[in-house]
Amino acid sequence: MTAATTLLAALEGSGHRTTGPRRIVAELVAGQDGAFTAVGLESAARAGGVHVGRATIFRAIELFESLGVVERVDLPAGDHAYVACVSHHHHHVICTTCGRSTEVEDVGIEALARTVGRRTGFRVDEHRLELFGICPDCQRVASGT
Amino acid sequence: MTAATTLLAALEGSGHRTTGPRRIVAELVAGQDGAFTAVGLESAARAGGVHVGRATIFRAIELFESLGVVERVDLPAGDHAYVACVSHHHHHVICTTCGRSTEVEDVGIEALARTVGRRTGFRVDEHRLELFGICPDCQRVASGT
DNA sequence: GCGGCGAATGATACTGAGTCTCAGTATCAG
DNA sequence: CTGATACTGAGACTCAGTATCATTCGCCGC
Ligand SMILES: [Zn+2]
Ligand SMILES: [Zn+2]
Ligand SMILES: [Zn+2]
Ligand SMILES: [Zn+2]
Repeated sequence: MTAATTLLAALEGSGHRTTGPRRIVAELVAGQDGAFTAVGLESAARAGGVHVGRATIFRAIELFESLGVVERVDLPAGDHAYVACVSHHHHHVICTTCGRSTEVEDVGIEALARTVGRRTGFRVDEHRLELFGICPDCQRVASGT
Repeated sequence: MTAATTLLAALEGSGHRTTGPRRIVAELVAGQDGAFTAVGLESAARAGGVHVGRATIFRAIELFESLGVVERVDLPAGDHAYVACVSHHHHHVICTTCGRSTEVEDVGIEALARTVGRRTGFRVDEHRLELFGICPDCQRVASGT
């Protein structure tokens, strides 16, 4: 999980204004403990008693994404979700039960992408790898206590 | 590209009825030459002068997907697209310019997924790899005829 | 501290993908 | 052929996401 301060620091360091609503969104994101959706943040805000306009939430997420501190992932069910994360290249393992996610440093996909490029003639310039499974905690719960 | 007959064969072989609308959708899918969206099929139908209800198109795609002859891919832009494809495990390289897609036989991700599982403690039981780039044809066009 | 400017906000209206319903239709086993 | 039932589609509906625009607010320079 990324701390709210990390998100806000990214804001400041890029010439964007640090505003109240953005602070709130950053806090919500930081409190998410895993993958989250825009709509999820919206209700988290409502549940927390704070109010931020829907448009603002979407804009803030988009901004954080453009700064590389939040990344979009598409859940198997089709939802557009996001995870807060470090900005260098890496991938995620996401728990299909609780949504918690863990970062995975590059495990050799670059090479693999090059292989595919060579094999197909495509100029591969983007790739997405998402791994889904059950996290240790949820495994423990599933196996009885 | 998968032939319409392949899709229909999958239907028949699974106890589902072979109906007119499904035949049309199968044909539309077969004529797509790459990744396509439900909405895209809808307009393709309109353009072709045939009519199939929106709901039916969505249901047919869903069905084909459950039969493993169509697979969902999430485009970088966020659209939910699909590709017709063989049902054994493999991945896709998709052209970001024209949408054409090519199948890629497994290039070692299974092993990679196992590595990640070992490293993170997750029980990884699903993964999605999508490669995006420019296909040979579009590269040629881009580089000035 | 204060003023001003442009960035940011949010109420609200809107768009459009995808779903649901249900009465009517078509498939196919027997 | 015929009945059981799987399938269809018009259209209403949901709801994530976007567009608009008057208002507000952060920030920089004084
Ligand atoms: Zn990350
Ligand atoms: Zn979990
Ligand atoms: Zn395929
Ligand atoms: Zn292309």
